[in-house]
Parts: sequence; C-alpha cells; structure tokens
Amino acid sequence: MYELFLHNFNSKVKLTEEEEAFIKTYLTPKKLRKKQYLIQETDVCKFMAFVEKGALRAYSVDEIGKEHIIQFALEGWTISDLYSFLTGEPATYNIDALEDSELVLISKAAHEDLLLKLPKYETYFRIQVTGAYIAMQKRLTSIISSPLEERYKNLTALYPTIVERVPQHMIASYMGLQPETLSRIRRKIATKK
Amino acid sequence: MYELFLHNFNSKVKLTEEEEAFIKTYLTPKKLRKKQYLIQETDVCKFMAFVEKGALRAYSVDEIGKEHIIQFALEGWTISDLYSFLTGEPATYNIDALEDSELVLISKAAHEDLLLKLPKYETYFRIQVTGAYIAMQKRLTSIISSPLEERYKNLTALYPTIVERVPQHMIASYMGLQPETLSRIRRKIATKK
DNA sequence: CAATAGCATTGACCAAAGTCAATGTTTTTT
DNA sequence: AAAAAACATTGACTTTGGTCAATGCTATTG
Repeated sequence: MYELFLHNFNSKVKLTEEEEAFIKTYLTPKKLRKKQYLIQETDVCKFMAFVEKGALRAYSVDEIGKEHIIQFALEGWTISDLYSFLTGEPATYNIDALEDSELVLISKAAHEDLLLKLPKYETYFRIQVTGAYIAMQKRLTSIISSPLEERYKNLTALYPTIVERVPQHMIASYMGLQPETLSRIRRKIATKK
Repeated sequence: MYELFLHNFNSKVKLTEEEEAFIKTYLTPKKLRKKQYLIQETDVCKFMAFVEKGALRAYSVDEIGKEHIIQFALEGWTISDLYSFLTGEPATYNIDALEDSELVLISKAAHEDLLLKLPKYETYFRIQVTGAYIAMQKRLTSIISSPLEERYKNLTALYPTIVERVPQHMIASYMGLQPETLSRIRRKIATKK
C-alpha cells in the first residue's frame, strides 16, 4: 500500500525505513468510484489526494452552469483545492473521479503535523508545489501566447496519456474551448498532414 | 536596506536578530533603471529578485515577435524565471524594469545554501511558492471561465495598483488581448455605469 | 442484446476578438 | 518649449470561435 506515493516521495527526498513507517501513520487510503466526488464546491477541502490509480479532475462551475476543468490528475499526481485546504475557506472547485480510482489522502492535521515533525516532509512538499507552479506557469504562457492549434499539439505532446484517457469534450474544457471548436481543430491538424 | 524584504519574511516566518543578520549576508542589492533587463531569454536565470521599490515584468516573445506578459511584480513581490533558476536551463522569459527599481537578489548559490543552513528559509520559500501557485491558479481559472469584462473588473479589483501604474497595452498583453480590444472593453464598462 | 445516455462531428449562422489604418493625446527626450 | 516617441481610441473589415441543431457513433447498463 502507498507504493507509488512513497516511490514518488523517495525520488524527491530519500527516506529511511523508520521515516517511511512514520509517514505511513499519517496517510489514509481511499477508493473512489467513477463519478464520485472527492470534494464539492462549498465544502471545505479537508485533504490533498495523491493518485495511486485512476484519474480525477478539478473543475469550477460558472454562473450559467458550465463546467471548466482546471486540472487533471492521473497516477502519480496530487490533486486538491489547495486554497481551501490551507485556509479552511470553502472550496471553489469540485473534484471527482473520471475512472475508478485509488487515492492516498493527507489530511490538514496530518499535513501540519508532518511539517512540524519531519523536515523532509516540508522539503517534499516544497518541491511538489514548486513543480506544480512551474507547470502551471507554462500552461498559462501557452494560453496567452500560442495559437490554438499549437496549444493542442503541445498538450498531446506533453500529456499524451491524458488526451488518450479523457473524453475529448473535457480536453476542450481544460483548454477553455467548446467541444465543437476542438473537434474542428483536430480535423484541421489531421488534414494538414 | 532590505527593509521590505525582511518585513515580508518576518510576516511569514519570524526571525531572530541573528538569523536576520545571517540572511543579510546572502543578499545582494541591485538597482535597475527603467527598461533595463534583469534577465534576457536564453540567459540562465541566476537569481530571484524581490522588489523593494519599482515595478518589473516578465514576458515571453513568440515566433512573430509579439510580447506576452506573464507576470508583473511591484513592491513586495518576487520575480524570477523559476524554471531556469532551479534547473540551470536557459530562461524562457525576459524580465525588465517598468520603472526605476530597487531589488534584493538571491543567487542560486545563496538559495541552496540557505535551504540547507536555515530551515526557516525553506519554510519562507515554501509559503511564498504556495501563495504564488494559488494566485496563478485563480488567474488561470478566471481566464478559462470568465467573460472578458469580468476578467478586467477582477483584475482592477484585485490589483488596482498594477492597473494604475502600468500602461494599458501591457495590461492587455497580460490578459492575452490586443490593446484595441481592451480599450473597447473599458469603454463598454464605462458606458454601462 | 436492446435501449439509452454520452460523445464526436458537421453545417449554418452569429458574436466576439483580431487586424489594419487613421487620429489625437500624453509622455519623454532633447 | 519643441520634437519625437509612446500610447489610447475609434472605425471598417476580417477571422476565429461560439451557438444551435441535426446526425451518427460508441459505451454503458438494465
């Protein structure tokens, strides 16, 4: 249990066996069926979830009821409404499962305790967040500076698994587009070759 | 010297006088005249810059030579090409001064040394990056889910100083728009009231 | 395995943002 | 203070993406 999580952790900060055992006492496993929610908007987000298996998405819903996907998480990724998690304010995102999934949960209490008691946890978390920040900055740059066609190509190049496993209309949502538009872009790319 | 930086640091992680003195030995002050570069694309980004005074911007340049602003930094903000800074790869952004500015630089060597020698520095950095991540996630959410008019209103509400101090065509660039489009949105908002 | 719901594609039309060009204003520079 | 540069606005037109509606395909699921 927790294989992938611990593997991920060790690849960033090497743990001793005792430390591994110690961390494990703070983790909670959780299975989620396809379409089940991990968090709903207006709840307070009580944990960060590491994906051992499966796929989740975080999305917001606008005034006219449209969903906008802001993040996907496949195996090895962490997903949460970090703002809500850290501040205790209500979540602004919904997170649900796109496939039957297995998660490792870190609760707020666990997070805070680990930060205090295990310096390596803080290092791990710092590296994680820094990586997430850089990845998101790239995404943002691509949004404001690349034409759509490029953006879609980049996405498939960077995250081929996401594009394969996730329905196309969700990819469209993630890119801030209508499904019809993405369909047309794909056709355009296909006919060019 | 370093007043604002240390104040900012202390507001996140309280330092003793000795620790303050210790950190100061790692800092370098730097003045930048308007239009001067802190980093140019293809350089390796050698520091993180905290703004004591003035205003900077980070931007990328696309194939057809258009500039796309991805971040502004006013007093109290930190700016860098974090990816390049951490990996040693060439920068993908240019950073330059919008006004005469005073900066506090933290070099790569200083950053690494501080992470090892002063746990509070790691905590400070973690909190900083986490905050930056959350802010950017909000910006991204707003881009993919709000109509333009809302986005401009949000921006002026959230960062009134930026909108005041920075030329409008740069705000447009930051929003991923043409200057003409932003001008029209502003007129639309103005006539509505 | 039949029925249903979810999904992708296409077409016709509309709305929004981009482009190009001209004009007037403000800010900088000399 | 004059000249030049940078900036903001507006209009006419084009391009791009959104909307609505119809069709056929593909997975679920009962």
